[in-house]
Amino acid sequence: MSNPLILKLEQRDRLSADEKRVLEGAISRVRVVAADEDIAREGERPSESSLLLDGFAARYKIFSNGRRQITAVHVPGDFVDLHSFLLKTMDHGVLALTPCRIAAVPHATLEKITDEYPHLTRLLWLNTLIDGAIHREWLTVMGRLSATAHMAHFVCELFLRLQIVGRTDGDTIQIPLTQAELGDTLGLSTVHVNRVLQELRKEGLIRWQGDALTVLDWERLKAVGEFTSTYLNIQKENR
Amino acid sequence: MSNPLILKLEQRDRLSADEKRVLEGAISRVRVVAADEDIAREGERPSESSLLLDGFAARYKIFSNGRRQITAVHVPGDFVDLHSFLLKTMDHGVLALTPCRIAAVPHATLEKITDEYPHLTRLLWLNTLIDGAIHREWLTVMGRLSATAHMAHFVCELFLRLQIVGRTDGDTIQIPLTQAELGDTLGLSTVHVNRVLQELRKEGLIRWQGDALTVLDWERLKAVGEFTSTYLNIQKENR
DNA sequence: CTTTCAGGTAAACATATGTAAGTGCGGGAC
DNA sequence: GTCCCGCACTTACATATGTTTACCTGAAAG
Repeated sequence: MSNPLILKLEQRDRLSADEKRVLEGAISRVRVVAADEDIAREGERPSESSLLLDGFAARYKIFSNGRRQITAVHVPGDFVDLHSFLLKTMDHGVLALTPCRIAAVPHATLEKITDEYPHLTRLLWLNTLIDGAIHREWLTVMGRLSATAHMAHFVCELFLRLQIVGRTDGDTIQIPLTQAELGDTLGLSTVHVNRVLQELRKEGLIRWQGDALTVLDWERLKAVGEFTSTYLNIQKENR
Repeated sequence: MSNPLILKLEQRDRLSADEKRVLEGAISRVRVVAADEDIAREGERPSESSLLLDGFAARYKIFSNGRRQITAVHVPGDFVDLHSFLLKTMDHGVLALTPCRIAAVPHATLEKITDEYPHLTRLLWLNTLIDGAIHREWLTVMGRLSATAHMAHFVCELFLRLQIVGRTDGDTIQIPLTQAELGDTLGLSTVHVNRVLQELRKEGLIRWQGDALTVLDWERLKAVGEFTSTYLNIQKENR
């Protein structure tokens, strides 16, 4: 079974056999986290970073009044807290949305990689830069698009990101988010999430049954969400 | 005159004399960009990254309908497009909000640093990780706080970030943003920015005259904006 | 089987924020 | 000096989205 991180990186650059071996070897152990459990908690100082091998996870912050905002949704191949290697203290929590298989990569190993494998280091750095690019895109969409457009955009993005790591089934993907969690992701109320989904369905853009989301009209969905994929940096380059 | 990037990094870790020399030497040339000019444009593939030495800059994206969203406001010491070293193509523009002095750092030099100076590499990586942390914080604030709280939060953040690089004058900082630009930053209309500012002034939290913003009641401003500074990672650590 | 409960859906109503269209001031251009 | 013109500021009005409450369904639990 191929490592989804390697799959993800190979969309962006060439990896030498040696580098692949180092990546595979960086995994110290694999653990399973149940749905709705925390993978990491705000305030912690992890000594290893978590690579998501299977399942969905989300980064979130909770305000004093209990309101929650999800700042990232992660799919297999994503490092959910690679940044803790250098930021040291978690400034947000990470939650398993589904049961998750997680590989732990010790920070000591990452430090060794930065000492000895410059190109691989750049690719890990790249990984966090793509996270950042996604954050920026979310900011623009949240700030300037309607709720409906925002939802359409989110669906487009998740579809592409799952496609990269081979987790699509034709035009269908699994989105294991409740409407409440979707609200926390898009900054909307649950009720409004429901309204928006009805609208997208009525327009014949998507079908959503249980966890299974099917894109019925890709072109119009992209148009509604003003989606372009450049920010995902799905391009082979010498980095 | 001390380099604001070195000032910024030294709040987060120790820099050796050698590393400081490398950083100083990385600057190929300094240019001046007039206010309202682009420092970088969407779609470009820069061969060097821009370090802001003086002035204010903003990253922005423009939608087809002309609506603009600012995703980051940069102050001296910030690398406005360090990510272009690895992302290659700019997925957004960078705008000079005031006249800016900008140091160009060739990507070739950055590559050399990643090959030869692992610790310095980690600090540059850290720099982009802090950008990411700020993006996440903006996402939570934009998604879950009121416009007033959002504005208060923004003021708190900018104040601290300017303080780090020695650009505060007591309780006063320079914020060279028009209310329209503030709206583009916070995802609000110009009219509502005005309303919110009036409210913060009436509450005695801030004074804003021209470019000069004075924080009158730091504690209450932080409370209104639900601001805590952890995400800025202003802590010396071994990284 | 029944009970329970999470999650999707719905309607009625409340409100934060946006839109459109202006006024007025102050500083730069000439 | 006068004339612009960008920018802060206002008002009146429109609407997207939030809040509250409730109902319904299917699936898990007992």
